[in-house]
Parts: sequence; C-alpha cells; structure tokens
Amino acid sequence: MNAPSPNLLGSLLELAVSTHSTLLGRAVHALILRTHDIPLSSFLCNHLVNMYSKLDRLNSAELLLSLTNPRTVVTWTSLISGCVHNRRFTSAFLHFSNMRRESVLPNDFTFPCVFKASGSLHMPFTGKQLHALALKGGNILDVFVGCSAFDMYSKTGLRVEARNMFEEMPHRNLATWNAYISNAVQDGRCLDAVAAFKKFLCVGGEPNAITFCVFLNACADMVSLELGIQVHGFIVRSRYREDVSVSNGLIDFYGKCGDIVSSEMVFSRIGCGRRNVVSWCSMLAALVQNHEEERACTVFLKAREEVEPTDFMISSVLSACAELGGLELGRSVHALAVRACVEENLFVGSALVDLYGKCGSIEKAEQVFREMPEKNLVTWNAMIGGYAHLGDVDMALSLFEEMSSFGIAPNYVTLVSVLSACSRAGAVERGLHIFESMRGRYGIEPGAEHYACIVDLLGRSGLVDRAYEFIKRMPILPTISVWGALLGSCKMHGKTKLGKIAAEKLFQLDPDDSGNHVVFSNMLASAGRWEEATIVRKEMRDIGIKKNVGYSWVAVKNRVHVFQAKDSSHEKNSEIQAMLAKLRGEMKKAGYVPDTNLSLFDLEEEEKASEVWYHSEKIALAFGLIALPHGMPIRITKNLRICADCHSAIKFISKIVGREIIVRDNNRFHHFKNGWCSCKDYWGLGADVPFTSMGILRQLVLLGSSALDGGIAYFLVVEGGQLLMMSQQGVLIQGWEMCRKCFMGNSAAAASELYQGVSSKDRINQQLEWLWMIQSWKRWRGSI
DNA sequence: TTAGGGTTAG
Repeated sequence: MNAPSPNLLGSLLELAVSTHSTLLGRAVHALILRTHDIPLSSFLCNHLVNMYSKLDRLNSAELLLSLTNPRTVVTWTSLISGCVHNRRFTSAFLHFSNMRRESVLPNDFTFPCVFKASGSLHMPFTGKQLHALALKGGNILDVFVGCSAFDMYSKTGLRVEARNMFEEMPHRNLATWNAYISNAVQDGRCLDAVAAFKKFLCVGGEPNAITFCVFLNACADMVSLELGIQVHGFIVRSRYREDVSVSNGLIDFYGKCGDIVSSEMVFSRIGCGRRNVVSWCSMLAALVQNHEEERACTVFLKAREEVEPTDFMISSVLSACAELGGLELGRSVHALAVRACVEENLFVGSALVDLYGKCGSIEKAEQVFREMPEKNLVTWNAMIGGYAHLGDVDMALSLFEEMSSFGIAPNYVTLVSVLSACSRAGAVERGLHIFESMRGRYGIEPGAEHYACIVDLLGRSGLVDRAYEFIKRMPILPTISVWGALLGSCKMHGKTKLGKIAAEKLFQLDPDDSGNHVVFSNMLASAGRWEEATIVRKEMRDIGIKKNVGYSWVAVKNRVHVFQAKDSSHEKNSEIQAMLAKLRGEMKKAGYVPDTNLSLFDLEEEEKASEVWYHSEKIALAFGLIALPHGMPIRITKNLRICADCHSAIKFISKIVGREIIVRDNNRFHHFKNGWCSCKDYWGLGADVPFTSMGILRQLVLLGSSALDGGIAYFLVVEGGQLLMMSQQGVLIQGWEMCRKCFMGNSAAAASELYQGVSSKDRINQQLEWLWMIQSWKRWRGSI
C-alpha cells in the first residue's frame, strides 16, 4: 500500500476537527505513525497539534508540540488557537510565553488569538502589551490583527483606546464593522450602533448575516420595534431572506420587543427542514421572556422530537419550569441535563438551583449549589431566593454574608430576596437595617420591589399604619405589589378602613385582576361586613371578572385524579366521604375549629363550615389517603392558592395520620409534616391567578424517580386521564407495563424497543446509552 | 502549505 500523501492526511485531520471526532483524529494519527517515518515532518506535526488542541486534548497537543522539530510560529499558533477555541485562555497565555522564550515571533495569525484571550479574561494591561508588540512587528496594520485589538479594547472597557484603534485602522472590512456594531450594542451605545450601521451602508458596505443579527440586537435593546421592522423589510429584500441565523435573530428580536406573534411567524416560516437548535432555543426563550411558560414547555417537548438538547435549551426550559413550579417536568429536564453532560454548566446549574428553590425542594437546591464547579451572581441569588421562599432568614442572611466574603457584590435581585426573607420571617429590625444601608453600603438604589418588601415586612408584623406612612413617603410611585402588600396586611390584621384605600388603588392600577377583588371581599367578609362583601362580588360579576374555578389533583399509580369543590363524581366517592367524616371527627377531638373567613357567602355558621370542608384540596387529600400506600408522601397540586382553613386542616391531618403531605398551590409549596407546614403559615398575599390552565394539565409531565437515577428521562404524559409514557424524542411507549419490564431487566426486547425512539448519532453514543440503562437498572434493583 | 478576526439563545 502506498503511504497516503501528507495533504490527504492533513485533510483527514481537518475533517476530524470539523466533525468533533477525536476517534477519527486518533485513527488518522495511528495511520500516520504506521505509514510515515519518525521523526514526522513539521507539516504533519503541525496538523496533529492543531487537531488535538482544537478537540481540547491539550496533553496530546503539548506532547506532539514537544516532539516537533523545528517548532515554528505555525506549530505554536496551532496550539494557542486551540486553547482559545476551547476557552482555555490562561493556557493560551502560558504557551504564548513559552513561544516567546524560544524567541519565536508571533505573526498575523497569533495576535488575534491572544487578543481574544486578553479580552475574554478582562486583562487590559496584557492587551496593551500585546498591542505594543503588534505595533513593533508591524502586524497591527493587518485587518485581522487590528480588528481583534479593537475588540479586545472594547471588551476590557477601554473605550478611548478602542475608538482610537478603530479610527486609525488603515483597512476596515465587514468583520471590523460587525465588531464595532456588536461592541457598541454590548456597551449600551445603541444609537452609536445604529449610526455605524448607516455609515457602513453609506460607504458601500454590504451587510451579512452577522451584521443583521448584531443590528437586530441593537434594535431589541432599544425596544425599537419600528426600526427592527424596517430592518426586517431590508432583510426580506436581501439574499439573507432564507438565512437561518438571521431568522433566529428576528425571532429573538420580536421576542424581546414582546411581539410573540411575529416571533412565531418567523419561526414557522423557517420550516421543519431548516430550523436548527438555535431556532428552537430562540423561540423557547422568546416565550419564557414573555411569560408564556406553559407554551414554552410545549415547545420544548416538540423541540425534543427534532434536536438534541443543549445547555441553552435546558436552562431556558428550566426557568419556565421554575416559574410554573413544575417540579416534575423540572426533574425530568434535570435528568436530560445529566444525560447531555451539561448539568455542571453555569446557566444550567443556576437554573436548577432556582427551580428547586422555587419548588420548595431546598435540600436539592443546596446539593446542586454545592456541587457546581463555577458560580456567579445569578447562582448565589437563586440560592438566597430559595431560602427567602422558605422564609429561612438565617440561612438567607448567612449565605448573603458568605457571598460577600467571596468578593461577590450583591445586586438589585439579591436585595429583593434578602428583604423578602426578612419579611417572611418577621425580622423587622434586620430588614429595615438592610434596606436603609442599600444605597450607602451596596450602592443600590431601592426599587419598587424593595419598597414592597418593606411594606410587607411592616404590615405583616402588625405595623400596618406605619406601612401606610412608609408608602406615603416613597420617592417613587407605589406599584401594584406595594399596594397588594398593604391590602394583604390589612386583611391579615383586620384593618378594613386602610384595606379599602389599598383596594381602591389596586382597582385603579389593575382593574381586571380578580385576585384583588377576592382578597378585598374576603377581608370584608371576615370582618362580618357581608353586605359590602356581596357588593364587591357583584361588582366583579358586573364588570365581567370571574373568580377562577379551583381544581386540585393528585397522581396515584398511573392516573391523575382531578377534583373540584364539593366534587362527588369520583368512582370512590363513598370511600372519600367516609374518610372525610372520619378525619373530621378526629380533628375535632384534636382541637380543630373550621376557619370560615374565606367562605364567600353570608351563610349560617354551620353551612359555612361545610363549604370549606368540601374544598377540592381536602377531597384530593382524602382520596390520596385511601389510594396511596401507607408511608408514602401525598402530593397534591392546586391551581389556586390554598385557603386558610385547608392549610390549618392539613396541618392537623398530617399529625393525625402521620403522613407527609405536600401541597403545591399557584404560589408556592407547602410541606406538611407532624402538624407543621414548611411555609410557617405564610403563603403570600398575591393575586388569585391560576398558575396553570387545564390545558397544561393534559400536558402535565410527571416522572418517576427511577428515571433520575440513571439520568434517563422518560416523560409520563397525562392524556384523557390516562398516563402515557413518551421517550425523549416524543415517541409514545406502548404500554406502561413494557417500560416496567425494561427496568426490571426482564426483557431485552422491551428495552431495545424503548430505545428505538432515541437517536444515536454514532455507535459510541449508543453504547453510552446502554451503559446508562444498565447502571440505572442495577441501581433501581439495588434500591428494592 | 498546516494557524486567524466579527456570531443569533440564558
């Protein structure tokens, strides 16, 4: 056999790089060693160094470099560029200085790499030294070098140097202008970006896909829908009409401007064949940004049919889950993250901490937080927010201190969490102290959310009048949340007169919200002012505000059982009623008195007691007690807030039956155990907006814990009251029994059928999947 | 005849 030519081998190594295949790279390396004499030529060595460093196999690349003779600037630049490519900027500098130690001079290819490294590491002084070196060698005149130096100055915040660099450039090309516009946008100088774009067009420049994307970002940041629409028109007339990345930029732009309909239009225009993972992510992010979390989850499930999940996609959908309180879907997405090896990603990790914190699984949030190799402010905020959610002021404050000891400065969001933790825990003095030191100590101007926290803090602790005085002295206009906090406190402490003031402000600011009307009428009702309460209810009806219908549901085996108030339609109704009667007797003995304040009509006491007694969450709980094995926690979900009576009743029941009961309402989680609730009797005073429609109930995704064990996610989808199982690609698994068999390890055929729905890009991937499968099965068997 | 700049999503 003739030895393959160096050119052919070089091309094969390039192929290995472009397909991210270390396997191919190593195979070609082996072929080279078999067919070529040692020492290898510099040409082949350079290719090998490049291949290994691009594929992030730095040890191999360094070893190859040490064997290369002579080592030229090409050898070194191959290694350095690979480091930069894999964001190993410090290694890039290490090799750069090793190169200089061998007296090898950097060239026009080396400088862009090291400029990028210093820009990314925010090292302006190193950047300046490099600039001096590039001036001395004359490399700065090169358009690539000049552009990357300009980019470095922009990214390290040296605006004057950046501008000088741009103005002194002998040549500018499309990339230079793109870099200019992009940095202007990132710097918040959007008008400058627009001016540059116009100037670029004036000097006869022809924009490309990147120019459009970057420019659309400027439009989105200025929320200039009009300008963006003009650019859209421009794009439609250009040859970038069909360009996927430009379309993705448009989806993002419309999403940021709140025009979700246009985002969807652009998305659907791309079509199935051409849309890529970024298209899906942009669409997903646009929905999340516009608070369409349920649709975002649906889009995510559809995206899974076409593309492999990325860290971007997973973190976006996790934030949708967190907003919805969708612990089950969130857990299955966590499993996907493990499988996709992105669970350590900064954004994914932060989103997981946020999800578990918001869903009340604080131990899980702590675990993810502790295990994250890298944290940023968002991560810390998510964890502090988790403690705030629980009302654990001590943990929230100690983490806040710890964060400062790591040299991380808090921001607006951090202080909202810290203050809300104080208010939930009734830590009035500490809360006020932190609020007063916001400007001086942390340099943060208090915003509406901070004021709302303080109103809540004062009001909740009974200082309702002081809270009102505080509002009157506010330097900014009080928002819905500020008045909402006051109304809630008034209801809590029976301050009807002040409550009326707050309610009237709320009706002005947010006339369509049913929650405010409900809280107000309930406040009047609990003060015995039934006539006025009835008037508010009538007003609500007259202007067409309806109180949302409450549902509670509980999952038992492979079915979700949904209940409404006074529901008697369930097939086990007689057993449910018997259970309720039994509980009622035992609770009465334990000292339970029905809290009828929240039953909404002017009824006799006896009738009111029975109204609250038949709330949907109590019926769901009674059913759970009948249907779920003893010792198993009962998880109930409710689309509205849990009422005070049910909250008190479930505390009693948790002690009587010795069971853990977890109720997830539209606002938060309640973890009942031995007569106590994790919320410490606080569950927010927010509006009574249902967190989920019945639509999502059908889409509700549940997940058995076994799936998390092996990092394999199956979606259990509720459809028509039946639980169905779906693979990650959205393929329906026929028969729950088969899946069970598969986990029992009884049927290899069932397992392989299950796996038909899972795409395997190459054999290695498939083997890994099988490995996961076997491991999870072993772990599952070990646990029973 | 091997190495390079600007890049849409959170």
